[in-house]
Amino acid sequence: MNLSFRQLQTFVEVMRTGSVSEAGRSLGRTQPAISAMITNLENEIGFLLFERERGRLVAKPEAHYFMEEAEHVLDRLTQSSRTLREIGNLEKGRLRIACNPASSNFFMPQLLAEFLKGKPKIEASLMMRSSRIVTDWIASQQYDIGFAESSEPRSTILSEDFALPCICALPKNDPLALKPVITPHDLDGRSAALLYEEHTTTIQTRKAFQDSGARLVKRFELQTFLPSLHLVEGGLCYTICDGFTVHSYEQSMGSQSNVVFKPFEPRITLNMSLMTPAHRPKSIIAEMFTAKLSSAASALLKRLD
Amino acid sequence: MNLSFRQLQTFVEVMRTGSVSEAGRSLGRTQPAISAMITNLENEIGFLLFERERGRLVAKPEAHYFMEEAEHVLDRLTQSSRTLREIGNLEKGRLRIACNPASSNFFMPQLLAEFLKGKPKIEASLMMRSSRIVTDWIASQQYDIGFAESSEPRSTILSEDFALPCICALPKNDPLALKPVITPHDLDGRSAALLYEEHTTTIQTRKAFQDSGARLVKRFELQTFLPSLHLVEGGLCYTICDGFTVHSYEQSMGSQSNVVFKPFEPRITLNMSLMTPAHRPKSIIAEMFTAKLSSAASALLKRLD
DNA sequence: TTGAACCCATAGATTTACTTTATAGTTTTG
DNA sequence: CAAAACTATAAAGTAAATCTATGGGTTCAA
Repeated sequence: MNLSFRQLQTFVEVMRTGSVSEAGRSLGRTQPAISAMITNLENEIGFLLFERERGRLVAKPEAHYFMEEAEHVLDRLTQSSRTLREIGNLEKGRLRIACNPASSNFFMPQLLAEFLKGKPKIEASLMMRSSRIVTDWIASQQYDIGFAESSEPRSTILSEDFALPCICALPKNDPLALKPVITPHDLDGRSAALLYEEHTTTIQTRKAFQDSGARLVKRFELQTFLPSLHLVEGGLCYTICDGFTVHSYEQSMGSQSNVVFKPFEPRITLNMSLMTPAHRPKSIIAEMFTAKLSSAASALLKRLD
Repeated sequence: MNLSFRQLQTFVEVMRTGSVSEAGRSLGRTQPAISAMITNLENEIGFLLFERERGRLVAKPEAHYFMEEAEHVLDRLTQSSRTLREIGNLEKGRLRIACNPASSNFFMPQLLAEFLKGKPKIEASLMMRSSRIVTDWIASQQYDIGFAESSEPRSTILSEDFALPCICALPKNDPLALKPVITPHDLDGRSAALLYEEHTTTIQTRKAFQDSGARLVKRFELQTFLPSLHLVEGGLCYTICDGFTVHSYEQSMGSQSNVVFKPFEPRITLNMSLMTPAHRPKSIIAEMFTAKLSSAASALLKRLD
């Protein structure tokens, strides 16, 4: 016995309408088509579902019994159809994103919020972790999308890289704020806020000062750049921070900020990677978000230049 | 979007086996057939379920999601198929039977037990009620099969009638037990056990005695004949009882009974009807049991003659 | 009671969906 | 590097479902 969707649908409609002709009209098929299909169904299952009384069909008790089951099956099927349609329309899905602290303040949540607007059925998670952990999570396929500082390339990770220039933050009333570009020489001997020594920005900054023979004075050491900007606000130091932190600060302070951002030469770059698991297909929703993230990162890159 | 079971089945098999070729082998179809059907499915739902990587199919996350749903649908469908097969094999169904007291002692329950042997999934109910109530229950379609004393024909009831002769029960050591046939004259003036006055057997018995000028002495009045046989056993009376009671008594006592049964002339008949609702199709199982009941009643009729 | 308007079933032609065979391009494997 | 996997596509064939046409039965109302 090999029931088909068509058979069930036809049977259910005949039961509902109570007649072959009416079912045909309702299903947009002709009466003989329905008649033949019911006859066929009966032959297949081996017993009659209807009695033919005075030219009409009368459902036997077995038909009522079968009706319940058929409706269940069809209900599940239409539900599946709807689910598929929702997936196709990007209305449904799951998105697991991990990002580093710098991008987690404003950049990623804003992007995600915008992406999820009008998609209430999408189940999204956004986790903030150190770049190393984010990278591990992508390699182990625990997350769909990772955005963090670049590390050594791995075969288990597909990544798109962005070299974001770091920007010098100064108090608004600082004389240097009038210069179009800041150099180590300009900052010679002034108090700086830096990240921990192992961080790429710290290493690059030290090298830049060393190369130009300027003195780097570390007055503050922090985990992330964002708090340092409040120190800059207070005129306590300058800092050379990443573009995400600039973005976050501008977003949170609006225009009444007491900090100005200036390009720094030589260039100190923060290499960010947009990572996805290499050996697993991406979901459609993940592909869409990856594209959006990629273009947002490019836009930020352009703006920082 | 119009999903078919074929598509679901094919998809599920591809997911399970992980390859188009293997799915084809497992389903007894060729590889191109599977390939085409998957492609078709993808076109229909509007997005890719698999990525084609290095000539292989790799399921996308959406495919895993869809897989669960598809399996659910298919499970329900196979369950429906099994249910239908069980119904067809008379292994499953519902049977609501109502019968009168006389047939409810042994006749009907034995018949039903025999019928249900090896059919554990059939849900059967057997109710004993007065013949009038049994008849009403059939007319109102509350029961599938009724077996009771005949009443006026009704358009709402289909019935098959059986005219069962009543049999005279006498103590084994009674001199009359040697006669092949008992008549009212034989029983003139002896103590009898009868049912209530309105019962057809009482009316017919009275008439028979009156017509032959014999005296009918009612010593016991009962609701049913079965207890009267114990009175006969004790030599307290005779009775002229229906065939079901004879059947019940013989079944319960075996051969060591102290009662003998003899034909009675003129014939006193109990009209029994096998009834089914007229305006509702019968279930297959009900049809089968009706047939069995009919032949059992005929057999009893033959045996009583 | 007769005709119109329903109903359902069947037959033959046609269309559609699916399958197979045949073939070619890849990738993996020994 | 050849053999043996794999998948995709095209063309041809097949099976299933459909339509049109038709006929027989029932119901209802004139």
